[in-house]
Amino acid sequence: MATIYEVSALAGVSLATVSRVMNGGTRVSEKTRDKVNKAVEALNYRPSSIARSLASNCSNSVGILVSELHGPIYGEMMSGIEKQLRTAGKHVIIAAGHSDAVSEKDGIEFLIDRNCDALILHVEAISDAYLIELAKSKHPFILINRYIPQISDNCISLNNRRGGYLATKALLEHGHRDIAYISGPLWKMDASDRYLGHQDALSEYGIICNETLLFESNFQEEGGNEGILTLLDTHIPFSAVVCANDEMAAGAMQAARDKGLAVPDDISVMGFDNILLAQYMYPKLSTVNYPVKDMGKMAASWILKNIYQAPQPEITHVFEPELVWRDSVNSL
Amino acid sequence: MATIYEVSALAGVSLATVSRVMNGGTRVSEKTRDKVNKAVEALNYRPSSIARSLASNCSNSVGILVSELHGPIYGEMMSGIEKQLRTAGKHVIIAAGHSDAVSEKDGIEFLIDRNCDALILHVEAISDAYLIELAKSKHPFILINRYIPQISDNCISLNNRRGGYLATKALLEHGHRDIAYISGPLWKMDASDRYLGHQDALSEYGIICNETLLFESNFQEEGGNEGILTLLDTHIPFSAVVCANDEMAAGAMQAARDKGLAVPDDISVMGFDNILLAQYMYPKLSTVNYPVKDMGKMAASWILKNIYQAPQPEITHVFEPELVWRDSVNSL
DNA sequence: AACATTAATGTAAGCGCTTTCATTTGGTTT
DNA sequence: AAACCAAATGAAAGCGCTTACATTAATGTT
Repeated sequence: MATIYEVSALAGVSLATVSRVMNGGTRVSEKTRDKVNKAVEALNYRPSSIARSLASNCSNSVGILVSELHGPIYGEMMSGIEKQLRTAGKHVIIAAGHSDAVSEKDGIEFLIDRNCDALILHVEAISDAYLIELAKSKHPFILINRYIPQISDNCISLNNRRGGYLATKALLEHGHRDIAYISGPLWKMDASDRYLGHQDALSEYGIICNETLLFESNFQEEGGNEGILTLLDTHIPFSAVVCANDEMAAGAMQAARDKGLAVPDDISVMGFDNILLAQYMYPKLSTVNYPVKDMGKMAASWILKNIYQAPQPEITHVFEPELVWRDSVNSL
Repeated sequence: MATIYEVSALAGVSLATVSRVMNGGTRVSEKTRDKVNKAVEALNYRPSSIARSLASNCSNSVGILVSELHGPIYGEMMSGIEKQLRTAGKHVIIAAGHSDAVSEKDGIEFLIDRNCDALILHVEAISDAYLIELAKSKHPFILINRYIPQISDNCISLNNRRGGYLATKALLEHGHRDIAYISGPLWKMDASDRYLGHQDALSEYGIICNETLLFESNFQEEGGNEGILTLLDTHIPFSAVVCANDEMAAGAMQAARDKGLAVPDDISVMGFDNILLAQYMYPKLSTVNYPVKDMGKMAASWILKNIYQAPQPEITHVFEPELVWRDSVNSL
């Protein structure tokens, strides 16, 4: 691999000049620029990003920490981020935090040690306090899908509460009154916010939220499965169930059917997230849209703007969910 | 951030000694090791991975190029890779290739420019020739889900042909004789291999493969949708359809139902990949298991073994698919 | 033509480590 | 106590760039 020395020698200019033309910026005469470019071409020279980082103290890399690398939501999110960042010539280092505090801290340290210029964090288990503290350090980061008032500028989040509200309200508008709820782990912000929204809608209709119709689950298909079974076992009647994400909704529908219940005739199901497969479930799932890809892009924009001083359009910090009406809910 | 100088000063030893204790390896007396560790502790020193990389010419990073960051398959794959690599202290830089030759080459160059020690490539559009050439360069890589005889040692692949065979054979064994096929883009190796397997099974049963019952699609739900519609329009009777992946199977089931056809009573559907959601479709999808996570792990192992000289268990280069029998196929 | 400005280029000092080779230390041997 | 040797440590030269500062060339002014 050719180095900048060889280029400078071949072009008959100094190191500094080569560096200048490689980095665009500063003034270099047309003539020398050409000479350098020819030499670069001839030697097939590619600057070493490592050496560049060391000298400039900027690694051009941003670290992403998500709970899992698989799963429809994280995939979309990373997809949005990577696209945005790569066109800007930045690269993306990823790590998984597995929704576990220790593992998440590990991941953050790992990424920081890797000299990331900034981090995009999707963390669930780590405390607000830790994050607030981190914000004081000189390691910039943006939080995705989480809102912490003290550092609101570092947050890009979905209005989950409103999403929960929308989901349940749609059910109520269609005549449902006995509505069960399969939640994600309630210690997770998004899960509890969504549930809060559910309660908002209920109380708007003067309905007292029945805690026994709540099943706290794990955001996974199998959890939806288990949820519906448990709920059914209580023998408390309900005509609809809202699931805090689409995967649990899939599990719930499956389990309901296994029990001989038809969806939506015997029981209506509402999801949340609007993952791609929601429209291919049977029946097609009514759900709440979570524009996660856009949020990923926005997080990337924030970094481009705040860390790399690239001009960017206005940053949106909180995104609004929207109801997506399909076939899994019927009218009473 | 403290540097190695400060540590060396505080501990009263030379740079080299600090470096030695940081890197474990070489002999340092207990006493000095302690002194150094104390200083490290006191200063909260973390070595700069950048400087380390520059000096040692090893970046401890491996680049991953997948077609898309979203999608159930890639997610599982990356998940397997990241887990394996991170426990070894390596980090993972990702890029997307979008199944497009130009974009894939871009991605490879991008990762190489980032000084990755090795690459894990899931590329579809790039030619064999290019990769064979690349193998001659000093940039090590492992190909995942692709087999090129000339560089077989760099390949970790699924026996797709056998998978296609298994899928269709299962249908044949259950009495189906008129079997439609919704394929992925046939220029993609995996798609054409799976189709070949389908033909293998057919000819084993003495059935002439009817080209009009083949629909070449895009591996996406919507493509399965379109596929079944087109196939139905031909008015050539068929009792079952095998889809070259589960997502298309979801689309196909959906579309069949929209046309008033019951699955599996009027039409049986077989998928491929065994994505997580396959078991939550309705009816539960019969499919062929693609152990993609294990393959990701294996790719990581290969790198750990071949690039970082870490001891690893035996490397498996070709993985075998397995039939997963569920409810979307009936017996004739 | 002499001088002041500004643009273009060069010099050299780092960036924070690793690593080779030389030197010192301390324990053994005779 | 002298001589020897292996183990421990240190000195210093890079790794391939960027960048502040110095120098030179080009242009404009009067």
